[in-house]
Amino acid sequence: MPLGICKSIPMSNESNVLAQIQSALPRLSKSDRKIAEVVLTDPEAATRASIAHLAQQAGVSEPSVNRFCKRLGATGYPDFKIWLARSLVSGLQYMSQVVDAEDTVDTYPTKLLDNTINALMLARENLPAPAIESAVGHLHAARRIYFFGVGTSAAVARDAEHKFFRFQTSVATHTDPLMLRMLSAGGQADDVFFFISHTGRTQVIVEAAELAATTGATVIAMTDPASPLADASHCVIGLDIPENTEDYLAMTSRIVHLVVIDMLVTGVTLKRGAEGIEHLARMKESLLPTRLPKQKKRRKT
Amino acid sequence: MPLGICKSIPMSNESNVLAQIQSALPRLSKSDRKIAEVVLTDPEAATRASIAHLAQQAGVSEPSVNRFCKRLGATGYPDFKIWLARSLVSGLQYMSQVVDAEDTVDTYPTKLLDNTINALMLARENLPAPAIESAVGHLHAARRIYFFGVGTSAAVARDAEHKFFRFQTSVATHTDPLMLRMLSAGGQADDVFFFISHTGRTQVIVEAAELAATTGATVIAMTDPASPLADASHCVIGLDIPENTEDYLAMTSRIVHLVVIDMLVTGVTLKRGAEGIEHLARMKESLLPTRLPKQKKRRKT
DNA sequence: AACAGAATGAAATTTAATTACATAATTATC
DNA sequence: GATAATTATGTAATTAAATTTCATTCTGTT
Repeated sequence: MPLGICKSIPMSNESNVLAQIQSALPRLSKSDRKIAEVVLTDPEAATRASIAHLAQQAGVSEPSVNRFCKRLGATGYPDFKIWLARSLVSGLQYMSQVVDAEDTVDTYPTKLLDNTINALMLARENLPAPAIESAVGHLHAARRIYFFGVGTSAAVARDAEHKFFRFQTSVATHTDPLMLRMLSAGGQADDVFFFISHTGRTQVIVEAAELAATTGATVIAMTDPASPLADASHCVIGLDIPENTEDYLAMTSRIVHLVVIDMLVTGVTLKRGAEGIEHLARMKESLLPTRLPKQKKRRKT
Repeated sequence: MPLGICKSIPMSNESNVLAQIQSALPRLSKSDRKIAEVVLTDPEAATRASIAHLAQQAGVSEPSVNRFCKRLGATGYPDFKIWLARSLVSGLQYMSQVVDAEDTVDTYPTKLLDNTINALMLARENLPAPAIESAVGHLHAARRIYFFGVGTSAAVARDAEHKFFRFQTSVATHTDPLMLRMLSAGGQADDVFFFISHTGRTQVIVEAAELAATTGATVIAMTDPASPLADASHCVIGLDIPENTEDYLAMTSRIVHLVVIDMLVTGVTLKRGAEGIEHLARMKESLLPTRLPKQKKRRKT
């Protein structure tokens, strides 16, 4: 058997070099293995080292390191370092992090931000584009829109109301259970009832949705797709939001919900075309007198 | 004032270079900005380019690129590329993207998400930890808390109210300008007035803050640090939020604000210690009867 | 033991990045 | 509004780094 097994290390030219090296390790030649071990032991350091330094660390010559890189599919040593760096993701923690009693002001803000960013990245991967499109269609055609959410979702509903209010459509939000029932029961064909609930199992909301669905109005829900609320709705914007610990009340789901609201507003605006955009510009202008003039001052923190 | 504003771009030697560049963008010199734009537009490509290529792309000289890298804290161009590679997360667009009439349901949702994620990453880099700590201290010690915000920020205030309501502290939100004035004028030593405004130039809010500040109550503001509202406040949570186009009403700032609210809630909870956590658990339990039981159903989208 | 075949390293070469210096642009001060 | 000081930028020279070439050593096979 010829020795030449090491001629090339198969390499999906995407991502994780470290995993590739790891799996190729047993098949490597003596000096290649020495290099691999140095890299695996401290990849972070390897990204900063020069080829000379790494060669010395591994006890091999510089060309060996170069060849090693090429066998992995890189064009050369600097390119290899980039690959390495990319599989070493900085800062951002991808695991959902739980805040605990040991956390300080230097740690928990970052944890919360990371969790939120992760939730958004997840949403980015699993965007329910068809549902959004359909919801946009309904909202655009609606004569009247109700945004219903209670608890944390009340703020989301309020935000949606504020955004959609700027269109000519009549729009309302309520949190009072009785109002919800009454309004839902009185739904008409041109009405859209938009329910917001992370769990989709809040009784008041589910009941209202079921009521509204019997009236001929359109029922949209932004919620867990596997929930009673989803079952009661005509159009479900289902979002995969990682179980949010809720231990300390932080709710990443409402953030994702708000961004979805932005999407819906944007969608409707685009559907309304030029005149819609003009109308928004007028709205925006009308707010100018409520603001004090801009003036540069020194920063105060 | 000497010109030397660009001498160095402050850089937490951790993580996200792209966010750093983004936040430094307005403060950069002409050629630095050209380089920054090329890098932000296609960071992926930048990691593969040679200094000569990047310089040509940006229409500047090679030493300019080198200096740019050093100002960011890297030891040179190759080192900068490593940093860049490390802050590259799958697919994300780092340039703030504007939604236009050509966008479809396949493009604008991602744009909005990317803008939001970027805003959060930026906030992550420039966290005003001291301000957060101080705000947490005040909120913890407060006998009564008012969250004031109008327009988009009303939803944020509402959310904050909902979160802080779960503590024993008395908490209220209002949007009525007259209520704002009256309550602000009646501030007492143990009261905290918490104002939320992206611009910090909304008249009603600024006036209320100025009123509140004369009463001996503590005035906290979450706003642009270079604004009248910031000037009127005792404690400013200043956030670097990229100019939000606002063309289509999407407001990334409110998302960042909400996450900061999460931080404050978390901070106060931690400060309250074991008994605080217990109290929250009881609160959470009290909500259980309002929910329908969990049951697995098939997804509906 | 001798001969392939590959693996490795030394030296030369090439390429890329950096420094030093000169010039242009900018802003503050008079 | 002009001028001096400071900073920003580009050209050319230099240095550092990575790569290629080629000779040598090792490994396994006949």
